[in-house]
Amino acid sequence: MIPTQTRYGHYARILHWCTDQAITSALAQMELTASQGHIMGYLAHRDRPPCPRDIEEAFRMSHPTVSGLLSRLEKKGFIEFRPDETDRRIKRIFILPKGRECLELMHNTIQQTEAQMVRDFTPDEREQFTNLLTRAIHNMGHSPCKRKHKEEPHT
Amino acid sequence: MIPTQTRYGHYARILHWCTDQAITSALAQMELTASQGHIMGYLAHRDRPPCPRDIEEAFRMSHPTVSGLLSRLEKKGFIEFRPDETDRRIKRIFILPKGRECLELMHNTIQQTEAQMVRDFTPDEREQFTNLLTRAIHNMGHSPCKRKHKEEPHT
DNA sequence: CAATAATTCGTAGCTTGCTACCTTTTATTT
DNA sequence: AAATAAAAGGTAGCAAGCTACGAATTATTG
Repeated sequence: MIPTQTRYGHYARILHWCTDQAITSALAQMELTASQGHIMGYLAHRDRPPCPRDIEEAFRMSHPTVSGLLSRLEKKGFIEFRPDETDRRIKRIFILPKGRECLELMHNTIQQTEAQMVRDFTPDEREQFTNLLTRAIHNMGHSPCKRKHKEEPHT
Repeated sequence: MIPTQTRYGHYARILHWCTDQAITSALAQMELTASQGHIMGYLAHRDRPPCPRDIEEAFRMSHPTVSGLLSRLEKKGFIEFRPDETDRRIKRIFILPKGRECLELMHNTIQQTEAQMVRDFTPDEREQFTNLLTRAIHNMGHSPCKRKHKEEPHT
């Protein structure tokens, strides 16, 4: 039998889809999509306001994708941009009050979704799951950071 | 520390992204995208020409998504549609000669990509990986088939 | 210091995914 | 048989991902 799809790749796709659906429906009340919610969460846990480039690396997304997400967040009043003091190429991203409101919901939603996904896993299995996933990603030669710049990796 | 992303969900996203990239670059010579390639593979291993609805279920995609993919494949001469003999709602999908040409490349690419992903896994680990992925998907309440129609599930 | 590199970000244009709403055809119910 | 429900598919319009190209700014190098 000729395989017509990837096996693990297909599972990964479905699993991400499930996660995305769960988060999407939970965040709908905030007028936020799952992708936008993840960005808000990322912004919240940074001590220094990040720039679009930081998000590209953290989420492994192209810069036009990030640009689109941020401009939609800006238009909806969740964030605003201010130019960097010393480097005029850089836009710093600041969370506005409306943006703060979604963070707790985001946190709870993520906790619930992740817990549901591995609800019948033993602690060993959870650890093994993380282990196998990260090794698989590593095997695909995924080296996210090409930047010489200073930037701690996103966990 | 407030989690700002899903853990497993994020890994699933990255892993799917890696797979997709690998297949995309391999199929570029055929003027095929990864999604289109998967559809061609699916079509090839069906004995009876399927209809768009079958693809929706096999890939868990909405019907407008499938419709767009198929119309692009048709426009490029990989497939053609013919109306079903007995049910005029249904369009049957037929592979054209140009479509046959991509199947071997598709097969090889999938084999290579999957092998690379788990290249340092022991047989036990590979089995465990599949086990954990499918259980996680099941835990998310993913029940693909809602149709009363006769249709064997896609593996 | 001047020329070149690299970095950051913008825009255009595409594919792929979705929801919502519509039409046509077939199946079911009354 | 007529009315209703269900199924298949179309289209519009959006979000989110990509590549390719360009502009402005900063860093590096000759």
